[in-house]
Amino acid sequence: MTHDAQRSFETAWSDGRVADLRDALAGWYHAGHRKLPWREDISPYRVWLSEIMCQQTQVATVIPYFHRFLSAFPTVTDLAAADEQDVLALWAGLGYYRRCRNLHAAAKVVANELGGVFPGSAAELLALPGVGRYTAAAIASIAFGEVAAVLDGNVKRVLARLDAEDTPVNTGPGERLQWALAEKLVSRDDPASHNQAMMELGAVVCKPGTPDCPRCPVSDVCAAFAAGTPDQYPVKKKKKKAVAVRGVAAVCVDDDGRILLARRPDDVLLGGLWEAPGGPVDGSTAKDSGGGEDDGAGRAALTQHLSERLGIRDAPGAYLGAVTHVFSHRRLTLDVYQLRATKGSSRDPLSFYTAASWFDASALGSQHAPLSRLTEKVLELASDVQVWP
DNA sequence: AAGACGGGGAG
DNA sequence: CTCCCAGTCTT
Repeated sequence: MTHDAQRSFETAWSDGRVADLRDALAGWYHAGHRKLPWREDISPYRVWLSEIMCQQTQVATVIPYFHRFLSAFPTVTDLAAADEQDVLALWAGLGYYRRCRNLHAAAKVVANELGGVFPGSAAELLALPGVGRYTAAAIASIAFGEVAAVLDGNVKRVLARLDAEDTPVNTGPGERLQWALAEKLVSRDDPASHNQAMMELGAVVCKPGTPDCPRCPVSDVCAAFAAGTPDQYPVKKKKKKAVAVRGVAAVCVDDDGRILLARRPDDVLLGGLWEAPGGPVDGSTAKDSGGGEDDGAGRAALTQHLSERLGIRDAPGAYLGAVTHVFSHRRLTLDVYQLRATKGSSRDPLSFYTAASWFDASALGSQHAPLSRLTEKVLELASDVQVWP
C-alpha cells in the first residue's frame, strides 16, 4: 500500500473503532447464524474439506457434496487411500477439478507423512497443495483458534464498505490493503467466531448489489453507510469476457449399447474427467468462431482428432446437433457427431487422452467415471436423438 | 499483474 | 445478459 493509504488506514481505525466492530460483530454472530454442517463436530478434517469445497463455490452448492464425501471418506486416511478416479467421481459437477486432485494429494501428505494428523498452524497448512493464504487461515483459526485473518469475497466486500475504499479490491495494492486491515481487525480472543462472522455478514447482510444496512450490526462504524453509498463498493477492475471457441465431439455407440469415452489429461481444462472424444476446431480468431452447424471444418477437425488422439480412422457420421457450455474464460459451442462403432480398430498410442474405454451407456453414473456437465449435455443430446435406446 | 480454472445462483 | 461465489496456482 502507499504511505498515504497506510497512514489514513491507521488513523481511520482507532482502538475504539476496532473494539466496537469486534464487539458488535461477535454479538450479532452469537445471537444467531446459519447452521452449516461443518460448523458441527468441528475437526481439522471437516473444516479443511469444507474450505476446499467452498472455494469460489456457494455454500448451498457445497452442502450435499460435503455430506457425500464424509460418508464415503470418514477420515483423511480413508480419503488418502481412495482411488483418485473415485474421488473425482464424487467431485463431478462441483467444478475447478484441480481442487479435487490437490485435495487428494494433500490427504496423502497428511495420512502418509504426518501420521494422519493435520498441521496445527496456518504457516504449516500453507504447504499443503490447494491450501492458500485464505484456506490456511480459515483452518488454523476455526479448528485451532489461531489468530489469523481470512479474506474471501465476502470479507473483501465488507471491508471495502467499512472503509469506503476506492482502491480496486482485485488488484495487488487493493489486496495488500485488505489483508492488512483484516489482520488488524481479527479478534485476539475468538478468531474462529470473528472470521466466520465476517463471512456470514457478507453472505447474508452486506450482500453484493444492495446491502441490507438496516439489519447490519456494524453500520455505525461503516464509512460507506455514513456516506450513503454502500452500493458503490467494492470497487473492482473489470474482468475480460469469456471468448467464444468451437469444438467437436464424437458419440460412438457399439451394438451392445456401450459408448466410447476417453479420459482427459490432468493439467488441462476438466482434467482427469472422461468425455466423448474430440477436440477444438481452430477457427478464425474473430469474435464469432462459428460452430452450431454441420460443416466441413468441423468434420475435418473431428476426423483429425480421432486419428491423432485415439488412432481411430473412421469418418464422422450423422450430425447430432450442438451443445453450448460456458466456462469462466471460454464460451464453447460443441458440435456433436455420431461415429460408427468400429470394434477392434487397433489403437495407436494415445497422444492426448490418458485412457479410452467403453461404458455401459445406461449405467454411466454407477461406473466411477467422472463426467463434467459439458459431457452430460453431450450424452443428453445423443439420448434425445436416440443414438442409443 | 494477468490468466487459467467450473458451475450454478441471483438479479 | 451480468455479476458473484468461504481462491489457488502458474506464467
